[in-house]
Amino acid sequence: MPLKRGETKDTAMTARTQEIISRLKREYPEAKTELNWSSPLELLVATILSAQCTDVRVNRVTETLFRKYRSAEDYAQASPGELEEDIRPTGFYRNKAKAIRGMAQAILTEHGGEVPRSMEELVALPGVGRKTANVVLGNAFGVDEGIVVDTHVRRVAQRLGLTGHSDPEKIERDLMQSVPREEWTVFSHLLIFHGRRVCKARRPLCEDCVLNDICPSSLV
DNA sequence: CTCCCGATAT
DNA sequence: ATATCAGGAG
Repeated sequence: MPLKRGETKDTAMTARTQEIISRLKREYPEAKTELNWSSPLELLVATILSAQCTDVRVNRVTETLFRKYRSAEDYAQASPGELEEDIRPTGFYRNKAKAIRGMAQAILTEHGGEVPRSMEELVALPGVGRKTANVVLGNAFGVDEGIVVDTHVRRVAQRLGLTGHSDPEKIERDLMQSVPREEWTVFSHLLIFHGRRVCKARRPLCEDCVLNDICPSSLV
């Protein structure tokens, strides 16, 4: 996409990103989180469980988990071994169980049992980084505080040339500069949907990609 | 940087 | 057999 007269490189970048967003919205009008949840606490737990694990398997585990654990107090008081068994199929189950218990205890002692609504408070919770905090802020609280950079967003953003970095925080800063703030949350969902269905890690389906004519990595 | 870790797709 | 999956902590 050539620069127009008087157009800065920065606004050109935004225009290209807008074209990407426009096409992906047409392709995935239903794009949203595929984790099942019905409260901020449930989304927080599901997102912690989703590390290196498919959403389908997380949902399989939480279907029963959320019936058994209904409050931060339930997780905080859970026996460590029992909670580990309850989440085992999601992998990393010892780390995740410890994170969930520690997170729940911190929510009880420091936030009155309610999931906090700020980035600073969320990332201070055990097992919660920027990615998980952005998921909760964007989806449970409707706040566009940042952009979720997971394995799909990283891969798709790199292939599209939207960032030259591999560090998630640097990628997030690049994306926040070119994506309008009110689109931050939906942008993450669009890249994640596209990453799962077309721009896959192993064998990307470039011939079926609606962005292949504006993608520097296209194989078509 | 390494470690954590089970389940599924290729 | 091996890569990959809504990462985070040490």
